[in-house]
Amino acid sequence: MTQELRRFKAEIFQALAHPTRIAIVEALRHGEMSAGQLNEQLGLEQANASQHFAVLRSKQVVVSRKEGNQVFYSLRDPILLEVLNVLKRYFYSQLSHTMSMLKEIRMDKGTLKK
Amino acid sequence: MTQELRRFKAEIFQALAHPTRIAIVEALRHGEMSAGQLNEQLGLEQANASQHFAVLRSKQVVVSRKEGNQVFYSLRDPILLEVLNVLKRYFYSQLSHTMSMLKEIRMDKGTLKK
DNA sequence: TGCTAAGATTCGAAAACTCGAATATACTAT
DNA sequence: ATAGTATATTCGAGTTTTCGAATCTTAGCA
Repeated sequence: MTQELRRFKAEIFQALAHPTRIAIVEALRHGEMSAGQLNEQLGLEQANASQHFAVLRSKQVVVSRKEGNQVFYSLRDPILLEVLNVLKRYFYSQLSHTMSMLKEIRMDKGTLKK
Repeated sequence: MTQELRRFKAEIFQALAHPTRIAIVEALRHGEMSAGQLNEQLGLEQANASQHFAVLRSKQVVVSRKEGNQVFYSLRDPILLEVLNVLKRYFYSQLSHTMSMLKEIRMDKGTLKK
């Protein structure tokens, strides 16, 4: 089961392992949107976007609902937004880490120049 | 920048998008371990494991430290464990969702058979 | 019945990933 | 120096992803 759980997690990560798909998930943060709206807002090619939707659907990250001519997507479980938020924190902590490293390097250079 | 952030997130997800690498990260939950310990505990081939270590290193998920003959790995930032924990919750919520769906289906079949 | 708009699917090529086998590197001990 | 142990890297084959182009499919409308 723990093996199974890891496979499951890996699949979710896989589903999110593309900037475009992350953009889609983030765009759905506040509720459902139609495929067309997403394409326009994110500046995506129709076919390409549809392929990314398919990936997200197949991994159950989003669900779709048909209304007349169009298809509306929404997050299946908003808990995934938490994942993205944690990563944002991670990003900034990495960033500040990197920046303080850069600062140190600059300071070293400074002392050397003296 | 938001574009950059998405690329960054995608890279992290990519790094975690493999059951073996998830296993490695989880094994490092309680602190550093040598490559050999990891290989043994997780039952990995030496070369394959080393390749996965390289991926995790390149995406800055783990850091390594050399001590004599061996190399010790540890998580660069334990915040990533939170990501995995959130996903575990997600997994179980999906699971119970699926199971209640199955139950419904069984109930339908039951009524039909009657 | 045709026409159009919204999406999905299929196809082929290029790129990226994954694995085991072989080889290389770095230490340690003899 | 030589041998052995721990780990990394390279290589080649097989698989998967990604993309744009072209082609469906479906719903709404004249």
